[in-house]
Amino acid sequence: MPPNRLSRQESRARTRQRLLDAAGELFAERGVNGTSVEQIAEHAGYSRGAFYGNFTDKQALVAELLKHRTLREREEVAALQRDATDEQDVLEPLRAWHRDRAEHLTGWLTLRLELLLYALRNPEIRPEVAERETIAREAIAGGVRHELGDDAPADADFLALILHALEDGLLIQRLLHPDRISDEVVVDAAELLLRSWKRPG
Amino acid sequence: MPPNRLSRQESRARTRQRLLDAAGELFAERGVNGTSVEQIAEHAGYSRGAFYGNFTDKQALVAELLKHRTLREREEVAALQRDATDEQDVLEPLRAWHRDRAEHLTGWLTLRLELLLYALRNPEIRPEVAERETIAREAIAGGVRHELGDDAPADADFLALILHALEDGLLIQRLLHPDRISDEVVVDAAELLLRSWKRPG
DNA sequence: ACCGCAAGATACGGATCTGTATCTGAATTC
DNA sequence: GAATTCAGATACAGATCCGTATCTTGCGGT
Repeated sequence: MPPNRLSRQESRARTRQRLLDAAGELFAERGVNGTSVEQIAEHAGYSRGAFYGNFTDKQALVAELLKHRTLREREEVAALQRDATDEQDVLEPLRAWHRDRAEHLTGWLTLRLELLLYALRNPEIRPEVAERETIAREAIAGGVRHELGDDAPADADFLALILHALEDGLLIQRLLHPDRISDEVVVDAAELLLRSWKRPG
Repeated sequence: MPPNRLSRQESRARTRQRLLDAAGELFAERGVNGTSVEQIAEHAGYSRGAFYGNFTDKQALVAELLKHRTLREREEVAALQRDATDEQDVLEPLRAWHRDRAEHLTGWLTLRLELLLYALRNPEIRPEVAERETIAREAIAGGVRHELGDDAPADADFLALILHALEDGLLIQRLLHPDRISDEVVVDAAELLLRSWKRPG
């Protein structure tokens, strides 16, 4: 079997992935409901037949897309956790992560909100997203415990919830006021909060 | 002119308002793009003709809806500001506000996010939403200055940004984990932050 | 009381979307 | 290398949606 020629399985997997990627981009731009199956297929370089050969439905594709993103986020969280324990500054990996994300922030956050709304409206998908959030929150809680020890002003889980929730909120505000709010708001805010929690209040 | 009978202007204004209300509910449930003009008209108790007699477009209705919500939010912010200066506990009005909102929180936040996404994608509308956020943030900044005085760990505007952003983020998390997160998270978190900022860190 | 006019309903043409059913070419099997 | 099978393209029918154009009904002026 020649390695430059694609096998049938490989070809199928490749178009599946291309369809998923194309869908993600279009969802960020025009929303899930604002994107037709035809547009997804065309933007991926295929026809609608290819789509229905790989997914039963647009709903099915969204579920698959959500699952993929959950996996990737899980990996990213693990990587951040790993890096954070190595460095002396816990926030430096987070800062790097936001630097990388800054360029495509609009598309990224838009897609995130779009999928969030989709999950809130579809009970069978909501647990998937909720679990993803839990993972991130628990990782943050670990970091908080590591940083603050016992002299924290409240339960570490609660503090982690605050830090985690802050990210979404701040990024939303950043998209609304791109000029007034810096790329590093999230990390700056986290740093401030951790600092003000360190000394017993 | 009999007062129980509606004048022509009144009738028109009433259907306009009913269309706006119906649209708001449906947008929260199925999203802006997921709602057809026909569904809006029907849910308001009219036909599509009534819709196109009052709005040129669905886009026009969304803009109008956004404007209405901006006005109402401006009033609510003003009321909160007024109440907060009267009471001894600054956070009590906010707590009351969240208690009232708790019942319809899902619909309210869903519609908020939906309109936010819509605004992010339509440059001509985005400033409207951005301004609304600015108003709320400035009000919070005033409260922060009043509470903390000069011994704040950072610029009052920055602290206000954090508090403001936190609200969205926490409400999102609350919708994802309705059982784990209390109705009063937002106020509890705000209270914690203010307390930890009060003593110089 | 009557007439003009506006609010809202109904009717229609055109476009778009969805899902399936059928077709074609390339990959796999024998 | 011929037969089979499968990935993907094309064709088609049904549904939905949009926007306009044309009624119908009841208010407002005289």
